[in-house]
Amino acid sequence: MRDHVEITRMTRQRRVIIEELRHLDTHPTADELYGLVKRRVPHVSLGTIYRNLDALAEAGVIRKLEMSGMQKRFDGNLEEHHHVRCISCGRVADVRVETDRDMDYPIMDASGYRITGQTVEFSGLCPECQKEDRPTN
Amino acid sequence: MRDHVEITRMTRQRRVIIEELRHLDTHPTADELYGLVKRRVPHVSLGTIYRNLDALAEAGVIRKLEMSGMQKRFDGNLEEHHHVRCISCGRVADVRVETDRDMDYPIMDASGYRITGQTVEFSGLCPECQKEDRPTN
DNA sequence: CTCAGTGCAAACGCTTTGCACAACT
DNA sequence: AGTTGTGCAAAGCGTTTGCACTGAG
Repeated sequence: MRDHVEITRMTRQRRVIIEELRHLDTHPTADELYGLVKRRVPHVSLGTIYRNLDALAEAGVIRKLEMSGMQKRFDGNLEEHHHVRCISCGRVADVRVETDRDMDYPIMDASGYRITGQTVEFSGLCPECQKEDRPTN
Repeated sequence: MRDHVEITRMTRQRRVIIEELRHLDTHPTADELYGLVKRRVPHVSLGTIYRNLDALAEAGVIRKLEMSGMQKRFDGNLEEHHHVRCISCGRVADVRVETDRDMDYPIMDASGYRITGQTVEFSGLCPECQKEDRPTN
């Protein structure tokens, strides 16, 4: 589970992508990141963003968040943590839960699956959307 | 949170979709269901499948599973339960966990989100893929 | 010098939608 | 009869990919 692929060359594009991601806690989507990287490397292409995000995620340098039924988001923070998604605007934030309790899920379920991992995804209303106080939308 | 939209007309397509879904525990994707429904309603279209699945999910008759980075799957079982996804073949099964513990997550997180829900998604190897014993794939 | 990485644009896979017609109620 | 639902095909959207070129090592 820790058999990461190596990153061989460090291109300008790649470095900038990593830097932008490290300086953000907003879990940007590929195209949001594209916008940011483009400011510093104007000729960059969206394909390059995607290719690098995949490579970096496989190398374990960043994390790919594949959340329910949404565009993928990327996280420069490698520490173990969960996420909340705003049900109104889609924004994603980190959740720090005191979770030793996360480990006491069954290793083998009745269904015969050998369970190897679990993700907890919270949903709720972000501070901004609470203000606008549209009850659910 | 229980403000379901009403289903007004019961067409043949709609009835067959519900029936197929109720008789399955395999959480089919829209196109798998399309294949099944087509056997009984040969002229059905994929667009109709999608439109009905959305309508039925909104009406609370079925559940839409929006799992991490995959095609959506649909579940005729409305009881509260979690799912395991096979990391090898993508198959999805139900998990019954004794979860009163699910409720004791924080209502309000430090990030300022008002947390209203949570989903736990397990990953693992299904029985079939354990046999083929490709360690991860 | 070499080959991994890039830009560009086209293709892809899943899902949604516009339109004219069909069929529940 | 009236209007919701349908089939079909086209469009949409995020993501991936083929190709010739570029640049890191």
